[in-house]
Amino acid sequence: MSTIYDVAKLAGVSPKTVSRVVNGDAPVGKKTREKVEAAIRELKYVPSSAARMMRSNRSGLIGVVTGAISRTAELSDPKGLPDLFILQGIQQVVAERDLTLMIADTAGQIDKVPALLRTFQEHRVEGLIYVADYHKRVAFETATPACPLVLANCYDAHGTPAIVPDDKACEKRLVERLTAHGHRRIAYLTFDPAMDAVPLRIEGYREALEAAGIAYDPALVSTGYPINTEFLHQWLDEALDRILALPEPPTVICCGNDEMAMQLYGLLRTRGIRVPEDISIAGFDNYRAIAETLYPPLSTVELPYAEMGRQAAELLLSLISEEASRPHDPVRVAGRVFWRSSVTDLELESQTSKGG
Amino acid sequence: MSTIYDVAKLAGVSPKTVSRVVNGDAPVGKKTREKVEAAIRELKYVPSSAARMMRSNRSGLIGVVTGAISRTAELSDPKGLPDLFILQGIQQVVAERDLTLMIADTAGQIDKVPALLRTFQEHRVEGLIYVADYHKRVAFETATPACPLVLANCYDAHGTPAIVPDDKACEKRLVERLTAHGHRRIAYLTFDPAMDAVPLRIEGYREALEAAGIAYDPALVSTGYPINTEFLHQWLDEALDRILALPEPPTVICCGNDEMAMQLYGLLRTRGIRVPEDISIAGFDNYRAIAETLYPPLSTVELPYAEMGRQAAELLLSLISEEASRPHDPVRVAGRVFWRSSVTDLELESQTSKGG
DNA sequence: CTCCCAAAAGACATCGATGTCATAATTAAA
DNA sequence: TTTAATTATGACATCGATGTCTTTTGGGAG
Repeated sequence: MSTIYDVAKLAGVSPKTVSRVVNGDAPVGKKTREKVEAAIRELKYVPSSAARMMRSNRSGLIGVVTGAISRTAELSDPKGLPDLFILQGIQQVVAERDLTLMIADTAGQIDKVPALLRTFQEHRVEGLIYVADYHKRVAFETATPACPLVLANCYDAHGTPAIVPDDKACEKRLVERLTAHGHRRIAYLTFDPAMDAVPLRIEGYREALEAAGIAYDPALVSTGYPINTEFLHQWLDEALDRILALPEPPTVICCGNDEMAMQLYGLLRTRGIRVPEDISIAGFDNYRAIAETLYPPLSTVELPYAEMGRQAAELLLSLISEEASRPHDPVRVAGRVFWRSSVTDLELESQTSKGG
Repeated sequence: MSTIYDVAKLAGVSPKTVSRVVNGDAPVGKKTREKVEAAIRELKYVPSSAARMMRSNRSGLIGVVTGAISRTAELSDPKGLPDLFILQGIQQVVAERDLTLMIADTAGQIDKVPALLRTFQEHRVEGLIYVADYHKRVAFETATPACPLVLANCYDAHGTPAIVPDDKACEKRLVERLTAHGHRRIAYLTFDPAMDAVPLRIEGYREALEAAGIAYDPALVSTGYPINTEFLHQWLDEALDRILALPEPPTVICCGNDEMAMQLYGLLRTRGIRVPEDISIAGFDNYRAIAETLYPPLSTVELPYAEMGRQAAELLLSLISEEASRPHDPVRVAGRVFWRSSVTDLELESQTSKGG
């Protein structure tokens, strides 16, 4: 690999002049510049970032710690890949700013994190992002790292700057759309409330009901859908029995995610209940492989993971340049509703029946 | 960030001694070592890889160019993510050897590659891997890079070391299993032969037939399945008509991939044809979200992407250390057959009918 | 108590790029 | 043509770690 000295010698100038040509930070005579540029081409000179960094103390590196890459291997079901989308958003911003991403994969083992962080420190990354695979709380043993840190899709107890999905607002937006279309008996079947997202979404569900002047009916809400087990089908079956047997059964069922909605479609079909004529269904996640493929296509709401990645990167960069101060609370990012034909418009229906 | 000089001063020794403690490359007296280690902890000293690299000329970095991360965003169908699996294999090997991965995403634009390669060169990566999203031929304008390069899931015309999936062997293994189970009329519906993988797999199909003493019948083979378009269903429908109308119809249909097999299941169901009682089905890819979920579960064969990633990384490392010489031909990696119940055992069946 | 030898520690130069300051070349003004 | 004001270039030191060589220290033998 040739150095700035080799170029200088070949061009018959001083190394400093070559540096000036490369960085364009000071005027260089036209003839000199051309000689230098020719020498650079000739020797295929590429400056060493290591040497540059020694003086400038700027590495141009952003470190990301994630399990996204190794985790894909375990995937046997058509789920979304939140962390990958987040990674993609980060990648976009970082590329725009001419920074370089160093990605360290935890290979699923949290205990590998300290070693990865050390490697990042050795390379003097200017900032760090930790990306979690689902919305959760995390706690790192490690003392405060030497550079700004942003958490994405998670948060901690120490107020580390964090970007999290706005589960509450998303579910609220979705349910608002349901009430706007005349639904007033809205069931909600979802996961174990131990997952951070679940109580938040229920809160959003309640707020939307309240905004529409609808009383919250606990009989319409079931939590505890067992993810990834054989009992999933049975649980759903029983929950369905329960809510359909209510004196005032729901006109629409909201599901914890799109996959659950897909299961529900199958269950309803075997019971001869039509979607959306007999009952409407809404999902969560806008996992397009499901939402667009189901018949009828599923109304759902998305968590804007790529956007979260972008915001995490933007926040990190502003922390690095000290443009912004640390936000005390996690930044919540909401996504939009995707309205498809799995939900009936009851307003329209009642008008039609009045008219007809 | 504290330096080796800060540590030396605090410990009251020379920087060189600190270096010896850190690297353990020369004996240091016990008391001195303890003083130094205390100072390192006190100052949270982490050596600078940039400075280290200046002298040693070893960066400990491996660069990967891929579109895997940005491409996930476009995914709307439940397909596999070959490049991500490859990335994961690479990651494994690289982590084992205490090297650091730098991942550059092309964001889908090939023209970004030169800039990414330059960044890698600036960081003096010791080796490069280019990961393609499907088996294809590639051509880079760029002159030979300054460090060893390995292609994964692709190859070029210049004999650059490459790791590719062994499409031929995979299909051959699958069809061998079919013939072993008594199938002799084996249809094959697949994609456009312009895709590199298609003719290779057909070749494997033919070799397996030949090995079983079965004549190749072109009427049983249809290529040109239109991927990702609205005509996909129609194409499959017509192809099915054609092969089922043959004087001697097939007992099993091999599909270009598992997704296509899934479509075929649906089509057969609407025609009242049972799988595997009336006809057997085999897939390709072992995309578990499909193969394990379909009823009956799908017999298929996998392309060992993670293994390819590992082999690519191993090959690269041996090229770097000059242990191995460049292979002149792409290294082909075959995967195993996953035998599930979508294929009937005709041998068993004929025995049973004889017995009964 | 000396002397010698091995072990331990240090001095110094070096890797490549660049900031600082000094000097040479060029142009404009007198 | 000379001088002042630019503009263009170069000399040198520096960033942090470490390879090479030198010096110091300590311990055992004589």
